[in-house]
Amino acid sequence: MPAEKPETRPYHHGDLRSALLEAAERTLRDRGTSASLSLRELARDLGVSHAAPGRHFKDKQALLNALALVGYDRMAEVLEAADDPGLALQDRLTTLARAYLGFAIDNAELLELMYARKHEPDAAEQMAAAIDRTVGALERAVAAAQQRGEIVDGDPEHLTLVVGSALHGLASFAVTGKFTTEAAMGAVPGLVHHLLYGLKPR
Amino acid sequence: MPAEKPETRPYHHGDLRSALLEAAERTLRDRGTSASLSLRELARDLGVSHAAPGRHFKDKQALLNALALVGYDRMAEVLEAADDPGLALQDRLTTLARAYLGFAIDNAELLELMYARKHEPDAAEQMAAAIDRTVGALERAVAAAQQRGEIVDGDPEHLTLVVGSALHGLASFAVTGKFTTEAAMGAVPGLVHHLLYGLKPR
DNA sequence: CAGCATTGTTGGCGGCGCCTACATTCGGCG
DNA sequence: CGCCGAATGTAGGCGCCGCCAACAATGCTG
Repeated sequence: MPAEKPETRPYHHGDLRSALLEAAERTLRDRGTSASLSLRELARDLGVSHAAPGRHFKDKQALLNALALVGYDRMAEVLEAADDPGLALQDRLTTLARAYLGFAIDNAELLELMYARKHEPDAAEQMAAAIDRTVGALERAVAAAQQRGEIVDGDPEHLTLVVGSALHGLASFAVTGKFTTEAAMGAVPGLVHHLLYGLKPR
Repeated sequence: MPAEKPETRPYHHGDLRSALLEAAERTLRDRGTSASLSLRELARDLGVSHAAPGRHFKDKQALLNALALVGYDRMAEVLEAADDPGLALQDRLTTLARAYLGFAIDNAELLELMYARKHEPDAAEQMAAAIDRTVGALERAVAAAQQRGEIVDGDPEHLTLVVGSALHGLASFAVTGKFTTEAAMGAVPGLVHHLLYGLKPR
């Protein structure tokens, strides 16, 4: 709980930018869609004037972009924390997949923002860098496996793409409500297995 | 079909509903985002009053839902037209994947609407049915391959999920601009190959 | 402590979604 | 054939929004 200022709220908020991002994320989670997110409402909630947010984000899209970057940061943290280089490939991938899927389900609205196809050229750079960081965990797992001979030869980037696509696709299905959380999570081990061993009979 | 009135526009438009959907799709394609789509502007473009669209779609979301259904219809057509049951599994999947990817790239904005996670319970039913139809092509290919022994045993639905996830994930990456169209298309054969033969060395 | 950049406020403009009341047209039924 | 209700379109308005400009309070630095 925030210790409430008893008397007069100070003219300057202190950290309005962070407060806006935080409130925006909360609202996004509740409402479910970024369209129904209003700068004026955020300002009202935080007790500042309706134009104050404009000092920190040049327009609404700028706030959404910043929010997406926050999402990428958090996702990278989750993946890096979950990754265990000591595990054998199958277990390592399963763990990573579970972590990604979990994050996707818990942050569906944020994810939609992160993958939104509408960032301006400047923001796009930051996004690309952020994406690379999140894909990094997967790439490392694939590269390590390749060195150990656990995995077929070939461009590691392409192999990562295969795994990444499958994961992202599953997460996308889960998030759009085609599955329950449990069903999606339950599908992970089988998915990883089929990725490793293929669909053709051996 | 409406023979165009040359002179005075008739009080009734004739087929405003279709005209709205068509104009909305065009605008969506140009603007790239459904947020910047305005019922009033559509009405203006079509030369009707700002409240006329309300007679055909109870609110903006209803129009977007209808647009998504149009998208599913068209996607199912594309997939069904592309599918060739005579092909061997690998070629058949590659063909289907190319068709899906092509549709996704050419209709990125529409796809975003189709997979949007915000349809009301009633619309959700129609969506689910539409999705089943589009996944149908994939399911048939997998089932046929299983009967011919070209594919490993197991729940065919789960196998379809593996292929579908990978495809959808790739399309998602392509659409969000992580690849050029050519790069994405070029990745398809390799993706299908890895799906069939797995990442573990044989 | 003076001056300037930063951050917040007030007010306003045009546009939007949605609602209601009213007008015109269409189509089915006596 | 003519009438009347249903369907469709119009006019106006309310409250919200994003964004902008002008002004006020504060913080920071020389």
